[in-house]
Amino acid sequence: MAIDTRKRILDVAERLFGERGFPATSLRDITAAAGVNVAAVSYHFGSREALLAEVLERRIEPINARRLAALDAVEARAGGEPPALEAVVRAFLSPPFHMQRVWGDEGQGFLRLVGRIHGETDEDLRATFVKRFDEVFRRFTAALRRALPHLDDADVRWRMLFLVGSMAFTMSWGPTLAAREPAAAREPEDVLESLVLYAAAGMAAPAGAPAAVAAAGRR
Amino acid sequence: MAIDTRKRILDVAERLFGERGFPATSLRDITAAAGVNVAAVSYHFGSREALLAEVLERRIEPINARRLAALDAVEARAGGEPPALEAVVRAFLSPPFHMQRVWGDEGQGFLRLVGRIHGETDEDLRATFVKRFDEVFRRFTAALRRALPHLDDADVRWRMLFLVGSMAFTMSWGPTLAAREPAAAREPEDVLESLVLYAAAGMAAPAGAPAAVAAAGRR
DNA sequence: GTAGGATTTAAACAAGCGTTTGAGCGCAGG
DNA sequence: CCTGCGCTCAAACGCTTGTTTAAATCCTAC
Repeated sequence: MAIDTRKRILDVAERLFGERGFPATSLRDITAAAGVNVAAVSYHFGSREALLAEVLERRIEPINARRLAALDAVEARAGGEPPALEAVVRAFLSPPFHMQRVWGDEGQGFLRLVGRIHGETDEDLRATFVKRFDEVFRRFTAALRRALPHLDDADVRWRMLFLVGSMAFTMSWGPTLAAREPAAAREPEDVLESLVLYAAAGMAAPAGAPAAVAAAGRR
Repeated sequence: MAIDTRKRILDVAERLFGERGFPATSLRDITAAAGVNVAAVSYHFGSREALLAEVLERRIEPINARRLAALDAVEARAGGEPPALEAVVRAFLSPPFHMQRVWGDEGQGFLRLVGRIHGETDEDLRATFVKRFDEVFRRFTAALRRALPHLDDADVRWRMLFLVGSMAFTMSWGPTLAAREPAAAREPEDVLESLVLYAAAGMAAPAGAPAAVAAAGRR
């Protein structure tokens, strides 16, 4: 048997890590579902952690490459001027949704996995993950600062946290929402549009002078 | 020794579950850190799952009660009219930040735990968790629908997903951001203000007629 | 058609898991 | 003083974990 053991393990691991989370998925879960021997993971990948790294690598690389290319295009189009906010937001959010469509059923579980990984706070695991986004974050933070001159650096960073949170949460819980409330189910493209509009509007919100806003807000 | 074993276990479990996640935190991690015997958990709580449930219960109940009270106030103030969007958003987001301040160092780890739990997709664990938010979600969804007459039901639900994602992610990663970039560190109240402004603006964004918006692309 | 490296296999490994056990502790009420 | 109860303890339970072993099998290249 075993047309391609390596690929089979990768596919199953991607799905199960996405469904149950990394810490809760054992090697035996994976190898049993893939119909291969437990030792095959050590043989082909070295360790369970290395398997996760390869699962992530395979999908994240194309996504981030697309993000950077899209941002390049946006900035080129803007000439020397600050880039359009919505275009920057779209350059960041669009690639994962686009790749999901490209990959079809195969990559279905992946976005859930990425969503879940964002929630992991194990330090080693996080380091493995965050490293792959360093350049992307730097480039997009800079672009957003130029597109949002009314915000200071701290504002932009916190709002990026908000944006990434929306995205990760949508990836992780979107399928659950769609399954539980079929009336609310949406095409990935429509979810993306919705998210882009939401995030761009949130990003563009006025900066809050803390004391003033607190006083005005709640009564 | 052991002034109050029960409370000691609860406090340590809250912190460790928040730092490492539930699946990755063993009973022996907890009891060792608390300086108590492993068997104490079975004795006082029955099981590891039951311990988690009690950790959550202790903090979530007051938060959700406060959310509902705040929403009551907002709706009362609005009379029969649709409530003000920002006020509804604030009624939802404010209580966790407020309780964090009230609890001081004690509840420090809790918001991180809640943030993490939002990311869990283990079905049993999720059921344990989601059940406590049923009423809160129903009430706030209804209020938001009235405050956002230009959106249909599916729109509101997806945007609530975005909002909760921002909140959960902020709770989970906020401390990390603050630690890694001290210049961006903020008081919890200021983070809340920032998040309220962001989320209210996002919620108020125009509904996107899918095709039209895609065509408009870069405005 | 056979030699030899690549791959798969069942079995075993030590370590860690959540939970249970039963003896022993300290301290109240009689 | 002693009984009884709430609590803690070290030890052991059976089970699962990630990884390693060494033999068996496959497949290519000669």
